[in-house]
Amino acid sequence: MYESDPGDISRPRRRCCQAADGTQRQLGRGRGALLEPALLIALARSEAHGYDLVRAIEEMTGGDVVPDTGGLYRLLRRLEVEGVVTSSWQESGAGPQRREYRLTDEGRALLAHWMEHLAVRRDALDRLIRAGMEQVPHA
Amino acid sequence: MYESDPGDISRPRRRCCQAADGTQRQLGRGRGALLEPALLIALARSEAHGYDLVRAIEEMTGGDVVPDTGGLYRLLRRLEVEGVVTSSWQESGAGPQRREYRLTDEGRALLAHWMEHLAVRRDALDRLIRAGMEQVPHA
DNA sequence: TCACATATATGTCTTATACATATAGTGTCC
DNA sequence: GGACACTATATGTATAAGACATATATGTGA
Repeated sequence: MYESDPGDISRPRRRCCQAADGTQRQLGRGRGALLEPALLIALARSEAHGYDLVRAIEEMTGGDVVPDTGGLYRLLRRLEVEGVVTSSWQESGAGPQRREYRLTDEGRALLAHWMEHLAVRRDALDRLIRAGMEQVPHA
Repeated sequence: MYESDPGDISRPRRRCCQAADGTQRQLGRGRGALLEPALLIALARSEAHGYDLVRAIEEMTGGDVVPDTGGLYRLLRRLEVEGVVTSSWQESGAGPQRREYRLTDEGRALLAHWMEHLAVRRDALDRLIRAGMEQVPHA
């Protein structure tokens, strides 16, 4: 499947525009595809646990992206398997246990790649909106 | 499922933010979700057949959205079932048969609704990009 | 004790998308 | 005339991202 460099034992570095099997994704991966980059940006600011990330992402997007908690935790597990984040249980006494996530170097590289894609997507979206405005009686 | 107005015999008007069964969609429906609005915008300009739409959408988005032809034709059929577009075979002699699509009034209303959502999505995307730029060493 | 917030997690269904493939007509180049 | 490319529409199928429901446990305040 992968024509990996023989000197490179590690998995090929995943890109946001391709799935695990190497298949291409159009404008970044998946649907609105704002959840993964939003999560990476939030984690780049500071390590956090899942429940915090939900609110950080809401705040960052002006309330427009409200992550499904189930999906968020699943995403975090997947990102950990992929080496994008690491996690550890916090020892702190009070309240339910928390798993704290940290971005790895690979995670930062993935975020940088995401940013390029988000810029492309914004350009496409801008062009589309401009084209649409010509057709719709302006509100 | 639907608490439809007894005086309203027609299907409830579909919105881009909800699926056929009324379940909500986050930022417009489905994934990058640029295909449906791009298609509606292209059809608002002028009636067209599917193959033309592929290129119109590519051109409109600066080449960033390259529709899958299979998906495009399926989308057109679905939109026709929903009353968003109508179609008719063209009688013209030369070449393979073409099915020409036209936007209905309901289609124009759907497009107007889409435009609001695209604006919201652009705002969310802008906020996200700004937040991300603070974390990523600018290229 | 009951409700509520915090915190993590699984189950499951739907559906857009990505890719492959099938079909048929038309033109052209050798 | 056969190979090939382009136009044009369409189906088959696998994947993975949501969207929603639900389960669990801990702590707090009424």
